[in-house]
Amino acid sequence: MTLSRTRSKMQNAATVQGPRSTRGPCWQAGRTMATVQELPKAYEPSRHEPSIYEMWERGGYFQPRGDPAKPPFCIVMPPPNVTGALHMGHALTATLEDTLVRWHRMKGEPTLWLPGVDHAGIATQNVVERELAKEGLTRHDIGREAFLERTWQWAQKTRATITDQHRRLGASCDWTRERFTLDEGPSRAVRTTFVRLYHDGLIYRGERIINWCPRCRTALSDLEVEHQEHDGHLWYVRYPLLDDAGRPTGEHIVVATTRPETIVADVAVAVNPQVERWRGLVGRRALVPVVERPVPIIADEAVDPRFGTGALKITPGHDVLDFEIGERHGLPTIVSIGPDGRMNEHAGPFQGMDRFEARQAMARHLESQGLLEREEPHRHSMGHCQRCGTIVEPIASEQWFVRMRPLAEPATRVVKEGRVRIVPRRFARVYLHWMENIRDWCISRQLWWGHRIPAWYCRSCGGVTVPPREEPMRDPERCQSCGSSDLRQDEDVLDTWFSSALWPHSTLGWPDDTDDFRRFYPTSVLETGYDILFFWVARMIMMGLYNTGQVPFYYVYLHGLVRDPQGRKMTKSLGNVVDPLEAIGHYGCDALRYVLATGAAPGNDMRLSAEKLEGGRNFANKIWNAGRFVVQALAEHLAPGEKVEAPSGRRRRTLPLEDRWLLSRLHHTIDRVERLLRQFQIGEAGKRLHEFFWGELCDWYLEMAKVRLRQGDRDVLSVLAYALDVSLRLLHPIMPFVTEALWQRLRPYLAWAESEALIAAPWPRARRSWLDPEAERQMGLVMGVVRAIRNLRAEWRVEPGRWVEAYVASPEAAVLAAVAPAMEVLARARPLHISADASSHPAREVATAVLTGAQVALPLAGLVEVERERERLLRQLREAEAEVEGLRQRLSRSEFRTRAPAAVVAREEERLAAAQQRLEGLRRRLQSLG
RNA sequence: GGGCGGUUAGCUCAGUGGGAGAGCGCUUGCUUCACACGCAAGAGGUCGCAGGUUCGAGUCCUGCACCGCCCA
Repeated sequence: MTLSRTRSKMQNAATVQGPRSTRGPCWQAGRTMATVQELPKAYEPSRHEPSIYEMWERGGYFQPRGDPAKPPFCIVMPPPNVTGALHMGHALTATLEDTLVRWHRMKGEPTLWLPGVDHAGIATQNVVERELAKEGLTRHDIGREAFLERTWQWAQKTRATITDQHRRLGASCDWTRERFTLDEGPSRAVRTTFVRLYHDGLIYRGERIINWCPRCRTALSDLEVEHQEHDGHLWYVRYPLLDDAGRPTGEHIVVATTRPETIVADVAVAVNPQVERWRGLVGRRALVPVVERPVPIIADEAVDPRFGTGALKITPGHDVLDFEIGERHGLPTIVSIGPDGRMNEHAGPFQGMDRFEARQAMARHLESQGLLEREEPHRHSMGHCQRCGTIVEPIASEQWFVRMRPLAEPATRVVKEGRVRIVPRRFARVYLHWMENIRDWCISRQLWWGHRIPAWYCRSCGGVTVPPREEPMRDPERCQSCGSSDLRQDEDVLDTWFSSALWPHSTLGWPDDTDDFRRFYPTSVLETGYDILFFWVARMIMMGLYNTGQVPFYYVYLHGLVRDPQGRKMTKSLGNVVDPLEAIGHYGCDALRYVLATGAAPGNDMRLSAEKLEGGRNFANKIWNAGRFVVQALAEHLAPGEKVEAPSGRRRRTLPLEDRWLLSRLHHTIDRVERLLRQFQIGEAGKRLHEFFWGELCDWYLEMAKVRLRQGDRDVLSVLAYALDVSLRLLHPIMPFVTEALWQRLRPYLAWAESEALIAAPWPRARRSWLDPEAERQMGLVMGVVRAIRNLRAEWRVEPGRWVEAYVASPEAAVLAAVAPAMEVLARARPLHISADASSHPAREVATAVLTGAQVALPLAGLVEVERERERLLRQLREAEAEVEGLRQRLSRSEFRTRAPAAVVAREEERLAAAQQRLEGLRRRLQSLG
C-alpha cells in the first residue's frame, strides 16, 4: 500500500503555506493564552502530539487515580513481541484499548492499563539467529550464554522502539508498571505454575507424536502448525506377503501412501476389518520394502476404508494415527528422520538424504523393484511451522505436556455461565468447541530464549526432580528418587504461550499477594485479535482459574485483522505492510485512530487505505477548525478573564430554537455514545460522533451561530462553548490529541472546567431534561425550508452570490420567523417573506417547492420556464401520490391496525397526513400554473 | 468432513422486525470573513437466490449459490 496519494497533496500544500511555525502549545511555561492568530488554518498533528503526550505523562494521568469508592477498570495489554516493531494490528489494539481506558478514566474510575512485552521464544530466537548469520555465525558457535546476552541486547532495543511507538499512538498506559515476560516477577509466576501443575499431575513428560520444525529445530504445539493444501502424490506400494515360515509367497498387499520415505520406519500394515479384500490377510505377515522388515498385518477400525486401498502402512514414529494404532497393538516405534529433517541411520540406503529427496528416491527405488503398483496425483494438507513456514515433521519424541482436560472443564464453565463474556458472542461458540475437543499441550521447546524448564534429571538413576510445591524457586540439590547430587537441569525452555497464559495475574504481582493484584484482579476487559483466541485467551482463562481461582477478566473483546486495500493480509513478503508511524506521520495519530476505531464492526476484518486515512485526517481538521472558530468567538466577545456559564436547564424554554435543538441532539448523542461504548461498539460510537459533530454542530449550528454573533448576540457563546466542550470530551477517547489541543485553548473560557486537562475531565452525562422532540421537529422544518430554497437556486441556476427574494408559507410561521435572520443567510434569501398561508405568494415566474409543513416560492423572473417547472412538480406529485397510496393501503388493512403496536400505527397515520398535505400543496401549485 | 462469517450504492462498510444509511468516488456550482483537509445542490439500491414465519423482513427461520476464515 502506498501513501503517495496524500504525499503529493501535502507537498503542494506545504509549498503554498510556507514553513511551519515552531511555536509550542499554550500551556508551556511563560506563555499566556493562545490567541486566534496563533492557530493555523489546518491542524498540524506533529506540532501538538509529542508535547501533549509529555504533558499527560508528566501529569501522572496514566496512573490509577479516580474515585476509590468506584470499582476499578483495568486492562492488561497484550504484550507485543520483542521481535521488532509494532504493526497495524498493534495500532488497532492500542487504539481500542486506549479508547476504553480513556473513557473509563474520564468516568472517574481508578483506571489501569498495564503495558508489557513478550519475549516470543521462537520468533525472537529466529530474528537473532538471522542477525548472527549475517556475521557467518550460528548460535552454537557462540554458545548459550553469549547467545542469550545478544538476545537480551536485541530485546532491550526493540522494547525501546515498541514503547516509543505506543507513545506515538497516544497510548495512555501506566509505564511505571510495564512488565516483560522474562522479568523476575512473571518468571517466578511461570516457575511456580509449572511446579504446582507438576505436583498436581497436570504436567507430565512422555513420548508422543509432536510437530517438529526441522528449521527451528524445536517441537511445536498443535496450534503453532498451520495447515495448507498441497499437490502431492499417492503411491500405491506392494508389500510382499510372507508365509508362516517367513518366505515371500509372491502375493502382495497394496498400501497407499503420500509419504514413501517413511516406509523404512514401518512396523505393521493395518487394514480396516470391514474391507473384504484384505480381511483374510489379518494375522499374516508382510515384508516392508527396502529394509526388508517382516511386520504383522493387523486389523484396526481407525483405518479409513475409503482411503487408497483400505490398507495402511503403520509408522508410529511419524504419524499421530499410526502412533495410536501402534500403542493399541503394542508395536515398536521407529523414528527415521533426524532433527534436521534428514533421514537417519534407520533409513538404510537413504540415510543422510533430505526427507523430500528421500521421498523421490524411495519412489524410484520401489519402481525399479516392481513394488510400485501406480502413482496418482493427490491433494493433501500439510502442516507448516507458523514461524518459518517449513513443513513440520510429525515425530515421536519425549516432551513435556500439560494435561488439558481438567483445566478446560472450569474454563468451559465460566464462559457458559457468563462469568466471562466474549464479544462478539459468536466467538463463545468457537471457544467452547475448541475447549470441548482440547488435546494435551506440548510445552517444551528446544530453544535457548525463554523460561528454562524447572526439571532436573539424575545422572545416576535417570529420575526426574522438580522443586517442591512450597519452594518452587529453589533448585533441587539431590535427586528425589535416589538422593544423588549428580543432577542436570532440562536444557529446554517453555512455550512462550505458557508465560502468556499467566499474564493477567503475573503482571499484577502473583504469586505474591500484592496491592495491585488485590485491587485490579480480575481485570475488566481483555482486548485482542480473534486470531489468538485459542493461543492466548483460552489458555489465560484456564491458567487464571487454576492459579487464582478467579476468572482473569470479565469481558473478552475481540477485534479483526487489518488488511490492505485489496483485502489481503499485511505481510512482509507481499510488501503491503504499513508502518503505523508512517501513517501517523502523513495523517496524524488521531486520523489513524479514528480510521482504526471506525473501520470495522467488532470481530470483523477491515481494509486500511490511504483514502480512509485521508478521511480521518479531514475529520481531525474539521474538529480543529470548528474549535478554532469557537475559541475565536470567545476571545472576541468576552472581556479578558471573563468566562462563560454552561446553558442553564432551568432556562431551557427561553432559549432560541437552534439552541434547544442542538442541546437536544447533543444529549441524544451522549446517550447513544455511552450505550454504544458499553456494548463495545466503539466504531459505531465514533461514527455517531462524526455525524453529530460534522452534520449537525458544524453544518447547522455553527452557521446559525455566526449570524447571531454578527448581531452581537453573546448568549450564543454559552451553547457554543458547551457543545464544543462536550463534543471534545466525547471524542477524546478515540481522538485524544486534537481534542486535548483544542480543549487547552477552550478551558480558560469555561466557568465549569473541573480539571487541568481533558484526559481527566469528567465524562459527559446525558440528561433527559435537554431532550426536546418539539425543537427537533421544528428545526427539521427550518432545515427543510433552507434546503428547499438552496435546491431551487441550484435547480434554476441562480448565481451563487446573488440574494433572492423568497416566500415561505407555513402553519408554523412564528417558528420560522424567529429564526428568519439565520435562514436568510443560510439560504441566501432576502427578503424572506414568512406567512401562514400561500395566498399572498406570487404566481408567475416563480420556482416553488412544496414540503410537509411549508411551501416555498422564489420569484425568479427570467430564469424559470413554466414547462420545466410543471414537469418538476408533476414528478414530485407522482412521488407523493405513490407514497400516499402505499400508506393508505397499509393503514386500510385491519390486521395491521389490530396487530401492529399503536405507536407504529399512529406514526404511519401521521406520515399519511403529512404526505397528503404535501400532495394537496403540489396539486394547488400545479393548478395555479394553469 | 465439522463449524463460523460474509454477500446492502461504482468502491469500502454500518444497519437494534416498522420510513434503505455513512465515508470515499462520481456530476454540477462555489477562493461565502472556522475549515478547498472546505461549502452547497444532485445522481446512484430487485439489500446474493428461492421458499417460509409475521399485520410488516435488509433484519428471524429453512434451503441453495458464491467468497473467506477456523477446526479436523
